[in-house]
Amino acid sequence: MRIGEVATEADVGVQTLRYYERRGLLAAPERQASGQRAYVPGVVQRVRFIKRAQDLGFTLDEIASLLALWTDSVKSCKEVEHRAASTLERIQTKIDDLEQMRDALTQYVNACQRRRSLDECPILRALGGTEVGRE
Amino acid sequence: MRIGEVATEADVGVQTLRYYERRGLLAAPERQASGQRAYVPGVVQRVRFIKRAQDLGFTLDEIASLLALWTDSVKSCKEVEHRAASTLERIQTKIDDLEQMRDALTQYVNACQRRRSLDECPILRALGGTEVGRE
DNA sequence: CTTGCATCTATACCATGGTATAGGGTTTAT
DNA sequence: ATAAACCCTATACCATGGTATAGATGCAAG
Repeated sequence: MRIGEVATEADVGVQTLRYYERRGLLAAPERQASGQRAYVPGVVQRVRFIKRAQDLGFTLDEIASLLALWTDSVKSCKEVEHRAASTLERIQTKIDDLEQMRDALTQYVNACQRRRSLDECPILRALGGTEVGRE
Repeated sequence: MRIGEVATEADVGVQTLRYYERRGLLAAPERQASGQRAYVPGVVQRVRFIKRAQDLGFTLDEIASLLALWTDSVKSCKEVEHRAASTLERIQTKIDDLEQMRDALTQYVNACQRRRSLDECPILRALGGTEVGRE
């Protein structure tokens, strides 16, 4: 696949693909004799993953090291386990926060429909935290 | 509360608070005769919410309009419901994606522990998508 | 064989979300 | 009453994650 095709399939710009290559998120693909990049189709999936992970609040550096878990996966099992553990924790925290946010928002809409008091914001109550703990 | 106290409590810099005010995420607080900002304690909760929402991949603009749901909440109920609906959808998509990511990562660690083949990346399979659909 | 679109490198520019600095006034403990 | 620590505005700078441009080459259709 040529770069334009990959870009279309993954719904990003061609510049973005070259940028990801520079940043180490995508391996440098084979080149044709002319110098043009010749991608394997699997790269589309990888780029789509990167975009989704970004939308979930992960930085490109975090995504790079997450992908590196199996890209350079001749690591020891202990090492894999260790590096995955902290990511799993972050993921679970995000899920918990989003669920609280969802529930609070749902509750707010319901309260609105029942014409109840809307003085206090349920989302702030849910996610704003009150004390220092939890970090 | 003065700005430094709010900053400490909410774990951000004082510059950040003034920046949020300029961006419309925080209402301009009362001022003392000297011109110094005098915050009500509730602002700490609000700032903490902003930081969490950011970590979940929401931009400041998105967070501002989410908070505006009840800050300027003399809206009609239909309007609130409508504006909340698309956010709820986004939240649910994020939760689903994170759960897939978590499960894939867990599975990967397990496979590693059982010394099974690690050729294929379970996260890419889970979140990379395969066809164009879903957007 | 040439017209037009895609690709190449390199560099410049942009938006977002801050962070730092300059130059000044305020508050508080000693 | 004065130094340390805080606050003010305004402006400049920074990192991240791209996006655009210039100038040259490659490729496919008529």
